[in-house]
Amino acid sequence: MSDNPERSGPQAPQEPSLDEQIAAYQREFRDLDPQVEKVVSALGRLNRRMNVAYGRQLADLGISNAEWEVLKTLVLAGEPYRLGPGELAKRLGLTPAAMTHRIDRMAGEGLVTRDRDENNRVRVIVELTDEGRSKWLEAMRMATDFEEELLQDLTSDERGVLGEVLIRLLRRVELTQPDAGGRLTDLD
Amino acid sequence: MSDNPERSGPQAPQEPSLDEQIAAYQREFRDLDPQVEKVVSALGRLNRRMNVAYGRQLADLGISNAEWEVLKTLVLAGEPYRLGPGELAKRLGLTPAAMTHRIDRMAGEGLVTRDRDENNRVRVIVELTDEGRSKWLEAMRMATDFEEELLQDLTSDERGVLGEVLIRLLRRVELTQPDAGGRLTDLD
DNA sequence: GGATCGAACTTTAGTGTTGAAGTCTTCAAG
DNA sequence: CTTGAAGACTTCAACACTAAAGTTCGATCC
Repeated sequence: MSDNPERSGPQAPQEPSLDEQIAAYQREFRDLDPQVEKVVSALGRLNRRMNVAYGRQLADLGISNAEWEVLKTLVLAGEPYRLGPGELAKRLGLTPAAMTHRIDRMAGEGLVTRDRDENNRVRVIVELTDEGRSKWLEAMRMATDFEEELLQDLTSDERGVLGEVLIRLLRRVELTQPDAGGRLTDLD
Repeated sequence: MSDNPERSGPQAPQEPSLDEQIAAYQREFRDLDPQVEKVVSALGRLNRRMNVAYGRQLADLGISNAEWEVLKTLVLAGEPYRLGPGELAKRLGLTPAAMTHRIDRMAGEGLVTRDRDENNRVRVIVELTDEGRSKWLEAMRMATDFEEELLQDLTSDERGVLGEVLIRLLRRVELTQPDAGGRLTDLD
C-alpha cells in the first residue's frame, strides 16, 4: 500500500512515524505482516522524500521535474539527442497530447527545438539545445551528489546487495504486471 | 535521479532496460558511480511499477489512488475515523483547495460524510462512512496480497535486512531534507 | 493519379491540482 | 456591542494531464 508516487510537489506530507503507522495498521487490519509492511512502507516513503528533494534542487536550477524527465530521455537517446513527440511520450508514459504541451513550453524556454522532419512532413523532431544539455548536466551533478550523500552510510557491500535485491523485486513486479514488454523498465 | 513518482497513471512508461540505461548514463556523464546509480534507479523504477499496479487494482474496486489515500488517512486516524479538511490536507501533502474538491467527490460517492462541527462552526468534520471503511478493507486486502507476492522470493532474513536498510536511508533523507519535523514520514 | 487508410501530431473538453483571493466564524479588545 | 484580527475552509484563475476527436501527410490500391 504505497502512497501515490506521482506527487513530487512542493511540500512533503506530514505523516506519522513509520512505526506508529504500522502499529495503527495492525490495529485496524488483523492479518498484516509487519515485516512486509515495513519494507513496502519504507520503500514508498523513501521514494516520495527523494522526489521532493529532486524537485527542490531542480527548482533551484529553474526547471521542473517534468522538464528534467524530458531532458533525461533525450540525453539517454544519445547523439544527436533527437526524438519525436510520440516516442518521447511512450518513453515517459505520457499521452501524446501532454507531450505536445510539454514540448511547447520547453521550446519556449529554449531547452529543446521542435521542427518538422524534412523527409516526412508528418513527423516532428524534438532536439536538445546546448542550453538544454547543459541544464541536464547541472541537474545530473546535483542529483548524483545527492545520491552519494543518501547512500553514504552504506558500505559498498550493502549497496551491492541492496541493488541486487531491488532488481529481484523489479523482476517480480514485471512478471506480475506485464506492462513494458518484459524489459527491466527505467527508474531514474 | 529518480523519475517523477506522482504518476501512478494508466500505462507504464516504456523504458530501456536498467543496464542499458546505466550504460547510457556512463557514456554521457563520466563521473557516475554505477553501483549508486543502480540502487537509485531500481528504487525509483520499482516504485513506479508498484504504483501502476496499485492503481489498476484500485480501479477494479472503483476507487482512485487519490481516494485510497484519503481512506487510508482516515482509517489511520483511528476511531471514530474523523479529521478536518485542513488536517487531511497536511497529512496528504495537498493544498486545502485540493482537499475541498477531493472531499466533494468522495462525499458524492458516499465514501465519506462532510459536516460542520457543532461546537465550532468554522470547522468541518470529514468522517469515513461504512461504505468507505469497507472499500478500504477490500483495497487493503488486495494491497497486502500484492505485497506478499512481491516479496515472495525474499527470505525472512532478507526482508528484515531490506527493511532496516531502507529505514536507514529514510533517516538520512530526513536529515538532509528537513521537511516533516524529523519524524519518519509515511510511506504506505 | 485520385480515393482510402493509417500514422503522427494537435486540438478540445473535462478533471484535478496549485496559489491567491474571498467568506464566514470565533475570539479578544475597546 | 462593535471592531479588528486570526483561523478554517471555499472559490477563482491558471496550469497540466487524459481521453477523444480532428487535421495533415504519406502510402497503397485500383
